[in-house]
Amino acid sequence: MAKKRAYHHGDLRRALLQEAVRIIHTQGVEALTLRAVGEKLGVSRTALYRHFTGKAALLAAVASEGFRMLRLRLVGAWERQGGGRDGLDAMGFAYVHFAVANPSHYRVMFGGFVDDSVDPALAEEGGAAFQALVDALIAQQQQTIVRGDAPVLLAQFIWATVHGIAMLAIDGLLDRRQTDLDALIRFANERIAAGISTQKA
Amino acid sequence: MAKKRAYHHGDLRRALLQEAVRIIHTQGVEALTLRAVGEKLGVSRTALYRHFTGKAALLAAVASEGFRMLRLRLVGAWERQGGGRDGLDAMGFAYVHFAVANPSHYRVMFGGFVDDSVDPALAEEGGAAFQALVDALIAQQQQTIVRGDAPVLLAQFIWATVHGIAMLAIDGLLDRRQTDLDALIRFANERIAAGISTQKA
DNA sequence: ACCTGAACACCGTTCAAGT
DNA sequence: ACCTGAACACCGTTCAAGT
Repeated sequence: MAKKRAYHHGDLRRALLQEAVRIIHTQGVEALTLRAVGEKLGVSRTALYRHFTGKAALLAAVASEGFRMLRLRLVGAWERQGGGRDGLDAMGFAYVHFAVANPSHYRVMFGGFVDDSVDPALAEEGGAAFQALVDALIAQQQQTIVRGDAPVLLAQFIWATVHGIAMLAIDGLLDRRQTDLDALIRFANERIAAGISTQKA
Repeated sequence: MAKKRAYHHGDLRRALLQEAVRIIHTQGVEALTLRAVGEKLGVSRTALYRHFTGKAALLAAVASEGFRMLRLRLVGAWERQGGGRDGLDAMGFAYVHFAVANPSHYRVMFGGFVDDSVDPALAEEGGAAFQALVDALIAQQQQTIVRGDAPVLLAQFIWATVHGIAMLAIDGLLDRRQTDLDALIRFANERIAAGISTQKA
């Protein structure tokens, strides 16, 4: 014990980020104030400025962390199914389920809170998550299951669809009309597969 | 002249809403403060409380107005093409173009700013805009051009896709990767049509 | 009914000062 | 290097008061 610590934390930056994620998850973005974060960590509300340029940078770090988590879910879903058509379907479910399970966090990632320029890691993590989808589609094309369109174009089309479903679900614009969310995801998966397949089925 | 007016406006509510839309369009949501609106209209910053329950209600009215505008664009695009496959394609372009032309306004409509309960007109206008798409799809089904899936399910799938493209475009997550937005919309229109068509082409 | 002006409780950020 | 505490300029909202 009696650990020789500077003022309060060994890694205050990490603690600030974790606490921010926790507050956003449990109480939403509007509850995230520098005062609340500082108080919870037993630290001055201005201590954050030693590790982030401001609140915007903290939010960017939260978003970046979100893209990292999302990518892990996507890759995990793809590999668990051993790729293929089932792998793509699983990625669709994993994507929307992540968003619905972490609505406030997801909104920070896409809600216009963040400025791309404020954190270089953000663009990198976002790009890596997108790349997971591109890679999956390229693998499908090599097996001649999917049409030979530009992989990025294919990926953007699919990304937009799952992103749209996720956003509408979070905003509560689907439940209102007797919708089973999983049924919608399943339908979207089927119709997308039919639309980008090489088969004429 | 010498119009006998109460204090300042004949229709302050309408003026407040218009000014709010204007500020959001030109400077973004974060620039919308009750002080700014009041000052611009030559009215106290608390005058608004006579016509709205608070800032949230003002934003809900802005969102509601946005859905009304969007619906008019969608219906206009559909009718200008005389319906059919071209009509659906035109609706897709009209949808995304509206969002990209009014990014801040669009974000108010979908960014989680509004509480459905705060304004009954909001749910109504949002539902009406969605219904325009449902109606178009039903018309297509009657011509046996589109599969006989549940119209609402079909509409949610398509809505999610254009909504996703719109959001990603607004967030600047597409331009980054050498994308022509219209090319993406065109591609999405084609692949969706292929996915929901009765033809086996 | 409609609007004002002062007051209240918040917020992010700056900055001189402490260790 | 890291953190504090007071101060600053903002914000939405409340409320007694005016017409």
